[in-house]
Amino acid sequence: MASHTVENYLKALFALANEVGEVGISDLSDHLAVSKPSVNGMAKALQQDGFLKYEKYKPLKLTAKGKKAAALVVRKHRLTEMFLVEQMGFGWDEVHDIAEQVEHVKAPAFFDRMDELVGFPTVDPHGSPIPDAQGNVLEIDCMKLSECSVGSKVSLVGLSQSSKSLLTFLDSHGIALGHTFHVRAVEPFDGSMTMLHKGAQDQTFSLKVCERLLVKREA
Amino acid sequence: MASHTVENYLKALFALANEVGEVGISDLSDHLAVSKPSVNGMAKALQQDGFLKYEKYKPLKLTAKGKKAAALVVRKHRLTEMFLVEQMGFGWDEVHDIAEQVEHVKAPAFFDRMDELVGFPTVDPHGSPIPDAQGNVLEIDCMKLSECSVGSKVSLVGLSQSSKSLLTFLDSHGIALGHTFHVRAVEPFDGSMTMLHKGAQDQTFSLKVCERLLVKREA
DNA sequence: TTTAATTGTTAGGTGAGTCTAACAATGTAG
DNA sequence: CTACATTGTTAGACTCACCTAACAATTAAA
Ligand SMILES: [Mn+2]
Ligand SMILES: [Mn+2]
Ligand SMILES: [Mn+2]
Ligand SMILES: [Mn+2]
Repeated sequence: MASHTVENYLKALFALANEVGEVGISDLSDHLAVSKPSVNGMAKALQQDGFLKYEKYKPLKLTAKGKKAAALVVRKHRLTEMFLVEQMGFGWDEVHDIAEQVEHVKAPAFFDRMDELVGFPTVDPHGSPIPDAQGNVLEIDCMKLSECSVGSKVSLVGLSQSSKSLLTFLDSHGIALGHTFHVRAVEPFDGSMTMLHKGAQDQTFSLKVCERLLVKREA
Repeated sequence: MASHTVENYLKALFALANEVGEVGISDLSDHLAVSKPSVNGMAKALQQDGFLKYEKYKPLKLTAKGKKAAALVVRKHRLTEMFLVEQMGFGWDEVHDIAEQVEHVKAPAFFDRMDELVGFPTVDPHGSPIPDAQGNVLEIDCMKLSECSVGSKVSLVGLSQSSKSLLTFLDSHGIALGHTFHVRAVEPFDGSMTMLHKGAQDQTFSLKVCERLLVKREA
């Protein structure tokens, strides 16, 4: 079994690949807050174990084995988050740090039971997809709210890089997954957008915020 | 915060002290399946951190700080076991190994929530007391069933050294915590005992079993 | 296209936690 | 009281994961 540390590297590799395509030593170094030589060394070790394809000065690429292993850690992480919210009453802004630790527990039955108790969910509390038990990830079709034009009617399905500060910001504005937005105006100067939220009241958000809200066109 | 490893040493020290009084390097070595030199080294390290009083060739003794730290790990372990049984539907014979890992999660809120959800229990699924948040352990008053004489009417309140095999043995004989036993006969030859179980049917158990059943005299 | 910034690599070391082999102290039995 | 068995200690080494300092390669800017 992969160590705690290796699992975290795999998860980071997996997440970065889905965010920025090419993953370099420095990206991982930043993401994990670990020095570049450490990452370099680990890259060689992961290659040795067949999780990674590594060539000097070239971007890091997970192998099929690496992708599957990573997806299974992500699965444990997201199932845990779901369980913490649905069964234990935590807020969506409180669960990530706990899941970051619980994801390393080696006890398949534990996660299977969570899965069952929360009704075999396909997305976590932040709208991110939960890989299945074979490590397959279902891509959810969505776009950034910032890419929507005036007049679009959309609903919030997920977040890109959900951070605690984003989550509490959304909480304080009464925004949650599933809510609908009707784009009323886009400010050409700074890209801030004004939307009719839940068919009730107008709210204006900066481009920074709108870039991180993933939405789906309403039927 | 104490590492995963240190927490396991503390817990072992604590458990052994309550079982055999004097704890030597070899006891720990056996209990943790780690070589004696390793234990010796760790003993020095724990002393350095004030968890242990260590003098060459003398028995190991937890300090007040060590006892408290150990009790808090035991607390996390037993709350987890309780949660796994009560909220997640696991059997009492399935929870120890999972709890052995979950107990190392650093997230007080996680365990506080478990505590709340299972109604602030004072004993775990095997009848062992759950230390409070300050690390105080409540001694439960009980005796070994093997020490009871013919005619005693008792109820099962706990187990000494509950192992998976003991738990499944008890399961297969329909025995659970709280059940009552009426001692009918004690075989002088091998110490096996015949009891009326739950006022229903007679069962005979070996001394080995009866030594591990902790009971309380019925009112 | 030469220069500068970024990115990646090597070399050399540290600390935690483990091991084995060898030896010393302690306790028990004859 | 000596002999043997048990228990504890030291020395030396290993792996994993990390670090800093120095240097090399690549990429971007001037
Ligand atoms: Mn998360
Ligand atoms: Mn993690
Ligand atoms: Mn247990
Ligand atoms: Mn443990």
